[in-house]
Amino acid sequence: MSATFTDDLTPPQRAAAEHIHGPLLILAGPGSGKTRVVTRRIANMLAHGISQRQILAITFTNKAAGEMAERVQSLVPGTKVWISTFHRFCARLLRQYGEAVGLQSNFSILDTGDQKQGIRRVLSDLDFDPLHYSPDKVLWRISTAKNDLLTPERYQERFDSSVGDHWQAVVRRVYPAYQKWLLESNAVDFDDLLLHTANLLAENPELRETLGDRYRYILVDEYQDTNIAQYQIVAAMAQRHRNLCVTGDPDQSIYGWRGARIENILRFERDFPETKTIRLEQNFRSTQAILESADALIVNNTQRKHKSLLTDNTAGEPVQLLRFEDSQHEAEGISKQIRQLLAEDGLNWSDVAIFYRVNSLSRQLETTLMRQRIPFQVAAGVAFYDRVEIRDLLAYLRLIDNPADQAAFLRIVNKPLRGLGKTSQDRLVAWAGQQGVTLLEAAARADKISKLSKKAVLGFKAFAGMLERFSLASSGSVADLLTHVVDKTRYTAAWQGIENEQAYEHLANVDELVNAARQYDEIAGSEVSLQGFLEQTALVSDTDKIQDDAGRVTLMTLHAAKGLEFPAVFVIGVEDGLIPHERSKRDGNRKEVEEERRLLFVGMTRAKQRLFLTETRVRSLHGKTMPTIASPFLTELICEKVDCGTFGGDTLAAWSRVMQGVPFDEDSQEEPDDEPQIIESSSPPASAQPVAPALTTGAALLTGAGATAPRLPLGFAMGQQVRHPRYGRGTVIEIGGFGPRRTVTVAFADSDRKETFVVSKAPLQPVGN
DNA sequence: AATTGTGTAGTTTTT
DNA sequence: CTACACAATT
Repeated sequence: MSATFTDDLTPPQRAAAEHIHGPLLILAGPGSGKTRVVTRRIANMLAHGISQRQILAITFTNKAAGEMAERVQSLVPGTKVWISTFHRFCARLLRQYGEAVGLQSNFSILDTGDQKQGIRRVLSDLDFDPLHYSPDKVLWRISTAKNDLLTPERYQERFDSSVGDHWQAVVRRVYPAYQKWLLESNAVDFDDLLLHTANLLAENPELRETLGDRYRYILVDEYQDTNIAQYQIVAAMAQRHRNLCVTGDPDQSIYGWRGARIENILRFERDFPETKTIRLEQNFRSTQAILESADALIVNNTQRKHKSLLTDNTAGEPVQLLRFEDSQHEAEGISKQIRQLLAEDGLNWSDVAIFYRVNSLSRQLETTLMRQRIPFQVAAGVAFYDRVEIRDLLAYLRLIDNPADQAAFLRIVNKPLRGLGKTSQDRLVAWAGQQGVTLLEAAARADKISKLSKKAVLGFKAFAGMLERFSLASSGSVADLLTHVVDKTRYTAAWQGIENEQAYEHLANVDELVNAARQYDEIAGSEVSLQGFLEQTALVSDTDKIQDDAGRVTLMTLHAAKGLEFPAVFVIGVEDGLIPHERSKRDGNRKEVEEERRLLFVGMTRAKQRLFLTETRVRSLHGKTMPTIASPFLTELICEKVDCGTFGGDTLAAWSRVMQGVPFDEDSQEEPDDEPQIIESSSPPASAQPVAPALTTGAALLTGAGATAPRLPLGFAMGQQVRHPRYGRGTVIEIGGFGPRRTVTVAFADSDRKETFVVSKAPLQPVGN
């Protein structure tokens, strides 16, 4: 019976899947079928009569958790093994047991924006100049400390006994105050979820045993990315029954900068000496050419145990290094290459991915891909839950759920405007501090605060009363509550009936949040709770939203690419200073450069059939164009160099002329303006229909539902309906100029005005189409 | 009190 | 270049 789950595995895979009791370390190289092994192993355990309730699987991303759950489901229908991310698992635990660390069960999970707000407050309370001590940097230090399991007390101890820089002196004072602020707010930040849980387990032997007994079989994915806190949590729970299985690959450790410790692998073997170690080295994903190239790169890491990358796959095409003049040509060249892959290799849009080291590289790419009408999705952009309206409304919900939430209170007390300005707010905060009450309580009793203006007193009281009524209304449907909040606060009033792009967006965002809430209501069913919804929103990320088969090319950072695979991969900007990144090379820091090498390795090993790296001769960053230096990694890996510079740019130039009215970028001005425009009669392949890039929203990812698609700046034609952010809708009544100086004249509907724009400069968007 | 302008700083960021 | 925080306005 169990054999059915492990029959078709290779011997090492099978050995891993059939190992049930005792600690197990699976070292799984890229493309070695790790997820397959892990899910089979769970199925096999179930087949051996282990109760699903005793199994706990922990991943780092929601996506990985979802995928794993789905695959276990399909192997053993009807199972409910708890597969969760570290943070979600800890959140659940803290809701139940958090009292011991000073948390009430309705604690809020703060996003980075709120954290910054809190730090700002603390800094000013302690009379630190936030100009000299940027909240970001302080927060970073605190986060690092938390990842290393240093509580404020331990941090101070350590500081006392070491030399330390002056940052430590600052953090030493700020960290405890920040932590106090958090607890007063009944709130945690992301790192706290782990830190509190680890402390709870460390200080509470009974809890350790309870959980150890409940989760007798624990599985941790991407183990090389665990930090000290995560290690301690897992080790504490597995201490008793010792059925801990971890999977990882030291070569894919790319989160060292976030506190991840590869050493946790060595430590695992030390703490669990009876560990069985299994290596999965056969690669089922990539061609030989890709693997050889990636291997040639990674062997340059000195801090590394030798590991082979083997495959029975075909030799495949050589890895190509495409070299361009600048990023414009790079983007165009990639577009062209993608079309070729579609035409000649029979690939689809969704088979192609483009990776880059820094998000800022995606912008130019996006613009060009749009012009070239290549459908794409970006795993980043403006995150849905980062938008102001969303965060405002979520703050309302958070304050309803957790009246102690200071960040939420301050964010919304004057939104929409209620005439409760900074001065009044500061007085309220001071008074609440003296009285030891929450800001909301202080607002309710504003008449007791001496220095407040009459207007402010009334405003605060009205606000508190409104929140009071919201709390009463907050049972059942989250969507209904949210609608109620929007309604009563008149949050959208300022945008209603205003015809401009921004107002339109704001309203759409609000609608989308309501949708997300409604979908949450449906999924949660009788389990529905405001807290559940808030937790969901706090713990989802941008990368969760990328769809596997969206019919679009996928753009993302190298970090986000981990765990994915694509038939064709482009890694752009393989240049010194980008990969390896400038910051990693400071002080000759070998360790960080090795992490950069692993990052490129991860990117390369995502590719199944075709792998392209690109570099340019000049690159613009921070508004400055600089000649580039080749990445030292390029001399290590094996590739074929292909020059596609401006000189060889005949075909590139042709491509940019394909679309009528598509403006040239100024960079490509070598195209004479007076040259007649070539209008290709042959339209792009059928599959090249201008599919809008789906900037899938966070709302959609909550449910996996469809995407909203913004309008594309396609070519403009006479009579074309367009929208301008300031002037609104209009009609193109004239087209003039060529190349970079292409202009359109638009007659606007609302204002009787006609304006002429240089197409390449104006924020005009086509409507309808 | 809210809008407008000016300065600064800018990897990666599973959660 | 561009986003964002803070200062200087009316």
